[in-house]
Amino acid sequence: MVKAATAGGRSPARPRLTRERVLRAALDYADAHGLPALSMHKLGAELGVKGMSLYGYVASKEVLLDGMVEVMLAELDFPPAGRMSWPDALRGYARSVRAVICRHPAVSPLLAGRPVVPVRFLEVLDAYVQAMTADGCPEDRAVQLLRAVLVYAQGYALAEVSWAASQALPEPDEDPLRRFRRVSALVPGSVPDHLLALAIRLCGECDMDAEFELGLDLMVAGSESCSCGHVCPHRRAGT
Amino acid sequence: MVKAATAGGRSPARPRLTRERVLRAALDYADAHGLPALSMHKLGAELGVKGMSLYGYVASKEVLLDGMVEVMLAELDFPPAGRMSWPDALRGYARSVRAVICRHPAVSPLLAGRPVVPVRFLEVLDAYVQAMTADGCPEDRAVQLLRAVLVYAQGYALAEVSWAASQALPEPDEDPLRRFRRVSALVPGSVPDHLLALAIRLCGECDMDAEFELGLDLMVAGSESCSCGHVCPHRRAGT
DNA sequence: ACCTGAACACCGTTCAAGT
DNA sequence: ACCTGAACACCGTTCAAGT
Repeated sequence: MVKAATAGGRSPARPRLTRERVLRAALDYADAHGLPALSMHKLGAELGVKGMSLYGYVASKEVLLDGMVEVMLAELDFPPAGRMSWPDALRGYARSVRAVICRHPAVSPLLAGRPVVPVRFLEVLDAYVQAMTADGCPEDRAVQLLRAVLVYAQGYALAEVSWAASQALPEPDEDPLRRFRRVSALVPGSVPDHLLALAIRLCGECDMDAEFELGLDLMVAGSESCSCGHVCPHRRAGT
Repeated sequence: MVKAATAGGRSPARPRLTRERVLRAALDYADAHGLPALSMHKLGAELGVKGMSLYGYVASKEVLLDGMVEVMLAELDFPPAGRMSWPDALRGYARSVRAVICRHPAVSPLLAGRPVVPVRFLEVLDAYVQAMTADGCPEDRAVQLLRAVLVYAQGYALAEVSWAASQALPEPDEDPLRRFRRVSALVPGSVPDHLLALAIRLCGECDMDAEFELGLDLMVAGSESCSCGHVCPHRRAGT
């Protein structure tokens, strides 16, 4: 609603239009109003411009959407400085992938079917590969494990975001009846009792943080024990 | 192009319009022409009808898209009859989730951000829960593991499909130079050599079948060893 | 150099009217 | 009961024209 902070004047110190600013604005707009609400016309208006002007910065809406994914993925954090065990590196990478996606729930569905690989993404991945090899993990193995964990974290975050959007996920202090009603709104009314109960157990009463860590623990434990099966997965601390 | 098998006559035995037929046609159309090409007008034409007629069967395009996901997920296979070990059940479930998604590459991106839970989906999940408990796995643990594996398989298939669409994945017999050119088309030209090499290792020379099984093996090995860490993950056969 | 008006084809959707 | 013509608001995109 509020268009300009300064009243009455001309352009309120509009900070110059650039490709980066257009992409940022698109990301913010989609996060705020939902992806379907994003149109070139409205994004133009948001930037104080007429909509077709945007074609000076992005070749098409398709390219705009790619750029939004690019900006989102470029928010990936580098691993913390200092040495870390390779299982901790795996965990750190997975957590930071999940965090970035969950920060942009409305935009995250674009990740599927839009294979954008920003430089920053590769830089971060490379830093994790190095962290793992520095701890003695062979490089090929590191890439393999990071790929598996990336895919898991991305899949998990996408499911999580879409469950959250449909209010499938539990709220802090919620009685069972309310939980029941939430989840039964998601499945057809004709569903038998035991399947409704299963749906509730699948997502209706699931602690997403804990279950994310559980799946991650499985993969880490599997990769610690797997090359020959002799290492107890609880050897290392985790978290 | 070909509209009617019978030439000249009136409506060529059009088999009655129903919600199911509309959804099927939408799925087929999107798989054939891509999701962006799907419009109510064109889908109507495909069905020998005028486009707005579809609103008698689906309330809106949004509902149509939900229905397409529903139809896709309803293709999930039940586990084979007979007993199986619970690790094999986990593997079977993951593989069949991946298979369904890979069968509909153009439609699969809809899975993200569209939390549809068809009855059939719950029935299949329930069947796997039962297969696992029949092999001695506690029921809560079964749900937990199946959820982790579901999310992994879905995330993997979505990544796979989008990499395939952008021709990031390797072809059968391909010389390294060609692989190099394929992948470098995906990343900005400014990317340094070692990051391009990393991108190639990430998806450009990755055997998706093998890497899927690898991630799955990690989770299975982790879940076999994890409750107390004493079981060798190679105790069971796999495949 | 950057923005806009006018215009285009196409889209989702409604509704009164046809058969 | 099922389909359609006509119409609407909105969308992506182009391009010649403005400043």
